[in-house]
Amino acid sequence: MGSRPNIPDIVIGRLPIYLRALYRMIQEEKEYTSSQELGERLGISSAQIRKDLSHFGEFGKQGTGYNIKFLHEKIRQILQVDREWLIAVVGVGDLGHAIAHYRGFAPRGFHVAALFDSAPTKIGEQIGGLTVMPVSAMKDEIHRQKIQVAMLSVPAEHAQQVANELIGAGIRAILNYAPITLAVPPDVRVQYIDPVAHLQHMTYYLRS
Amino acid sequence: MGSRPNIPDIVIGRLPIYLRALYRMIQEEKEYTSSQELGERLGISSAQIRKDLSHFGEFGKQGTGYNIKFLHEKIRQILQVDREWLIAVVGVGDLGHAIAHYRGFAPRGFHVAALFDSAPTKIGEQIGGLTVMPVSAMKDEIHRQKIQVAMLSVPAEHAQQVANELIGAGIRAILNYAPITLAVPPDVRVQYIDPVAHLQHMTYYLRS
DNA sequence: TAGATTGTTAATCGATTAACAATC
DNA sequence: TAGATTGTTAATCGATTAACAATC
Repeated sequence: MGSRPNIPDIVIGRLPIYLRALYRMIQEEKEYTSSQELGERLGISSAQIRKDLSHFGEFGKQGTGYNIKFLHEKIRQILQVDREWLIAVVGVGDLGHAIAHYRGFAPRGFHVAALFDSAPTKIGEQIGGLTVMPVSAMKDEIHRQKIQVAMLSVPAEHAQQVANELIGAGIRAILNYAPITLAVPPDVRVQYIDPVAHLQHMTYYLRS
Repeated sequence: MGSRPNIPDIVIGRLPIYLRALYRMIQEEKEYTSSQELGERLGISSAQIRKDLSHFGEFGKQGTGYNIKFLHEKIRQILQVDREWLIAVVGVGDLGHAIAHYRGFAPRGFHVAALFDSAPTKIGEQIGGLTVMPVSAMKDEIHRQKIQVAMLSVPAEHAQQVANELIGAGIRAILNYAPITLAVPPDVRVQYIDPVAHLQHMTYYLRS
């Protein structure tokens, strides 16, 4: 694949936001939009949107703006979400159950393909059409299915250990739900989901 | 309350990360840490940690660093999470169920105090000790319990509408799980949780 | 054509980092 | 005391924005 050097990570992080808004516009059956309109919806300046997109090519037309479906497809290609990714979920407690049942992944190109847990009571359980497998089978199963992405929903105490095993199994992208920062090699991407951190961020401002 | 002018939002956003790491250190029964050690754990420079903290006061000692419990407590105070916040959850589909059942909120100071949905089949349902109430009762209940924070887990199509009602009921902090950017007045804080956006951010880098 | 909006350059703004005196 | 580490200043780096020629 042609490498794309040098594009700031913060720009990459905004592309999914653009994608989300464009998807909404498709649902609204709009055909064209402008950097200004998109910016207003997202609370982002129009200049920033144009600058961000300019890293990847020229997708608009002076005077008329952007064809929504076209731009949507282009951003999908850039992010590589114009195809399906297989996902392993490790840890099927409350949270893992919810992830396994969540219907929002599939329509956006992510397919939960395997569930793992270490507790003997959980192994063999059927969740959303999948059978929970032991963590000891993780490496083989990840290779067998060619799974490339993992979601980590084990308790914080075990997260680093499990992350190490995932990385050993070839995983290079981890969505971590455990409230702990993971130490990983530089070629492994980690994103964090910690609702409590977001809540704490907001309570700071709740002063009268 | 004394207003704290001028502190960059990006700094506020890092405080929960520091809190998380300090909490882990408390569990590990460490007593002191340094900006360097903390930075190494978090992948952040020591200078940034010291700079961030310096916005709020002087919490360390030259030569010895920071008393972990003390700094933890100070950051809790700054973020106002040294007390309990009541939370309303709107939308009890898959996701709302998971939120209502999730045990990770309470130990970190957030208490799910009310559940709302608009579907007649859901109203009256018992989830995690709470009874699902109709959205029409939202305003009264939020006032009655003095709830200040809401989590939004309704479908994207309804999210803006429900957000408007929450704001009308006096809510000024919304954790939005719907994959849509909300339009809100400037005195209302919104944070977003969109796992798919995080996944899409990572797949960009999965090129060989 | 006139109006609108792009892509891009240069200026501005703000965040991060390096360095160090102060001091535990 | 010697060594370590803070809090802070100034320098650097990078991201955002304003402005505009190009052009649909």
